[in-house]
Amino acid sequence: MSRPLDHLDIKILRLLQENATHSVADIASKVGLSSTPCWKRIQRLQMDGVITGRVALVDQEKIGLGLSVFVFIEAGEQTKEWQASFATTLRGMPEVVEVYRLAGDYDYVLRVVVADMKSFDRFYRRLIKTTELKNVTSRFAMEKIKAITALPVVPPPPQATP
Amino acid sequence: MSRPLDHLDIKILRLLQENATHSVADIASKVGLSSTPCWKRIQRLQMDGVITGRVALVDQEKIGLGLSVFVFIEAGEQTKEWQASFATTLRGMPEVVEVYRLAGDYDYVLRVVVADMKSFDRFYRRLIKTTELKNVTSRFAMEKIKAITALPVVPPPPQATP
DNA sequence: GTTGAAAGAAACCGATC
DNA sequence: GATCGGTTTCTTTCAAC
Repeated sequence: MSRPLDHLDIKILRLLQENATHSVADIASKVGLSSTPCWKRIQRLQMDGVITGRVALVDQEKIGLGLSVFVFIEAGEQTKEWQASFATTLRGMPEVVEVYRLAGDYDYVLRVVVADMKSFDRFYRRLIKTTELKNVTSRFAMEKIKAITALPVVPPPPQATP
Repeated sequence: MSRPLDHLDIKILRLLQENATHSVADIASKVGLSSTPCWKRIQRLQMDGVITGRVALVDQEKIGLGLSVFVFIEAGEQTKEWQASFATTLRGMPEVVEVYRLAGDYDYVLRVVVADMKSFDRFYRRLIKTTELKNVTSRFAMEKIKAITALPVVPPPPQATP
């Protein structure tokens, strides 16, 4: 990270995380800057990898993917190789949209997005066939209460100056 | 939904979900269409609410949010009112980026994004102070293996025509 | 940081085949 | 659906302050 974010960067990130269709001039006026420096800041945020991309979001229901399932998994083995191979497998499965390795009694959580129970069953069979797993528990989402892509950008805590 | 998605819509959605910075002309040539009809399809997908927005994605680590925590919750009460009030509370908390109501032994999963353990503790105290909860279990993410916003757009299964 | 300007690219939208 | 054309808006860059 080349430079810590200042207040203006934070404002820019908040706006772009909510809506990336605004023009640079729009954003500039909202953060209280003129277009040129605002454009340069956005460029820099992209070059620095703070902004990783711009994407369109799609309504899950509207494309027929009515079911979200959280799958909790205990690893088959506790080795680096097993972990790497499992990660590769999951990255190749498009219905798996989130995977975190956890501390605690489960090793992994997945969020899986499918059309219905039948599709999930097909996914599930494919998953357990591909990899040796010790335990798999699936919990079905009844309702999506909240799902945002905007992260809470906050100023970094003041550094102690020794 | 006014019209089912055809193969071209699906291709467009796949491209825009990966990268929304492509020009219409780009997308058009990739899906094998000319600009105008491609532009009209994108407009329609937006009007129909299939595309819900375009956002910038931000690197969680780069803005100092090093910790993701999954919080599992058993509801304090099983009433509509409790559910609604709990949902409102969570929607007002920016560090809570995902909330699903689940079937099974836990009623809710949250994904919470914070800078560190200290910040999480502050969040946790705020959460349990605000709402009466029967049980709260926090599981910490050690590693983000995968997190994509692109949903697996698939053609709808052929309808039975009776 | 600011303003202003200017080239090129895109979005937008109608008309026509 | 394709192609054309034209208006408008935005991006991007470069000056000068």
